[in-house]
Amino acid sequence: MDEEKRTVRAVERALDVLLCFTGKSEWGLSEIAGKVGLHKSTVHRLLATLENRGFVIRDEGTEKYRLGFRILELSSNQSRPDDPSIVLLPEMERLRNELGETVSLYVRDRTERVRIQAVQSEQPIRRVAPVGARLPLSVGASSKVLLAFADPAVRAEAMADPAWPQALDKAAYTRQLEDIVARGYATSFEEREPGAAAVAAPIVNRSGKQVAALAVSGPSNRMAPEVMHRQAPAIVEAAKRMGALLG
Amino acid sequence: MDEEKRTVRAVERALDVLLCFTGKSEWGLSEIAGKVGLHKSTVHRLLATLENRGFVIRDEGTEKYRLGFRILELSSNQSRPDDPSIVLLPEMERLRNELGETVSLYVRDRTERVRIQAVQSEQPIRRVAPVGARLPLSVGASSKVLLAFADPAVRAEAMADPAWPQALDKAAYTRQLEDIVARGYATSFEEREPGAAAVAAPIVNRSGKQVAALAVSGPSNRMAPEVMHRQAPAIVEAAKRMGALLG
DNA sequence: TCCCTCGTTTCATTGTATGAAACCTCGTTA
DNA sequence: TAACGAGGTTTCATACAATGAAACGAGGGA
Repeated sequence: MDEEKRTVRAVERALDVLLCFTGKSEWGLSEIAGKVGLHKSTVHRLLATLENRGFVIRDEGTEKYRLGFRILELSSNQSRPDDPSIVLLPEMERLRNELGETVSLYVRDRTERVRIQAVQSEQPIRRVAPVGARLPLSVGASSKVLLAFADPAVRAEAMADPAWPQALDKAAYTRQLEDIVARGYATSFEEREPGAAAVAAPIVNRSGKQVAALAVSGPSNRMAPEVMHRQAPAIVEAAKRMGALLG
Repeated sequence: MDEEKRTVRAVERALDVLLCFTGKSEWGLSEIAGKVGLHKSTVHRLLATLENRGFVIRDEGTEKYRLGFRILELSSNQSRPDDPSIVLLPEMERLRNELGETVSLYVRDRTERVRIQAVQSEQPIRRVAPVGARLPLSVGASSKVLLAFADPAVRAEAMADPAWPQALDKAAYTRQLEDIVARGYATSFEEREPGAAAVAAPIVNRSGKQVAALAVSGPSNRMAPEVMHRQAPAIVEAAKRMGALLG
């Protein structure tokens, strides 16, 4: 375990403090210290530094810490003209209108996946998909697509990750991925989320590299397996068109 | 100048590196080193740390650095149920529909202001207002509202800031702020942005504290001074209703 | 081929991040 | 009212972790 020594401890700790704010938006100092396992005084100094640069602010009133506007600033300037999450939006809306279900766009980030864009269904009962969500790369139709069409090295890295569910039979899983490559899309039925089902297809850019997964998801009672297979061609086609838009 | 010594240098530097990514999304290592004035090897270590935690990634192909998805994740989970930028959205849309111009929501962040929400006009010629933009707290209708209805201490801090434009006559500016308090709203005509004009009103929560500024802005040829004064009552009223929604 | 630029790695040195402890400042309880 | 406890803040000696000079490697123009 002589791993990466070329990293700055104080910065790592500060980023860990920042990461506390995913999921819970208001933290007290001692609370954070407990969570990240550091001394109060250390966390105090880190928070002062983060506050200094506008990455966190203190709620006047509760006196607790929350994220500052620097985060918003960074995330909004992140999008470039060729940002997939912008370029692909019209096609995603088209697909949502055609199928009436929520459409999501996922990219792989190391051994997880992140929903970088979503267009919500307008039905009264619908799948709600918040942008920015970080999900496991093992279960769910999108996960399987992201792995099936990835380099073998990526696949191996994901399956070797400590977060990989040991319960999954790797041989059977790999076979499933082969099927998905052959078929061109993946489905999942109450696999990650009870009551939800999804169909996903790969988005491959003009250079032939997979850059994202396109998923349509909804309540499982509207998306029985045969329904999903009927929807699949439209999704695969949409994904193809999207890929053609990307460098 | 014995200022704050209670902050962590390495973390400050890392955050400065992160802040490079506002405005320009792709950076090489040496480029960043030049910008922040640090040694290549130091920046290299900082970037490795940021990359480790997913705050930056390296574009495969260009090999340059850009923001990672952790930023998206943080910014999306930032919104709480009582987040003004969500709660006030319906009322902002109503106002946009009533006046047909772009509606923005600003909060003060130290000696600047940040656009935390916007609803775009649907006219062919329109003011485009990106969320997350950080603007000076001196010029523009929203700036004047944010200062006019703030504590005197806040006002003083902003005007003492090195970024404050020395060209502005402070006495005249202060008098203008008094007028704005008396009238209840502010206007600006090609003040910050050539060709743009705006009306802004304060959003004051139920405790009587100003929490944001509501602004309507558009091309200056559609928003002559007399037009703005005609629009003002609707904007002031909308801002009042919004304030009533906030703790 | 030779530069020149850019990124990576090493390493001695020092300065700086660290955490224990003491110190505040509230709000709560006896 | 006083005593308490649970936050948060500040101080300080010490060790060790961040630093930047320098050397190295890798492309890619010229």
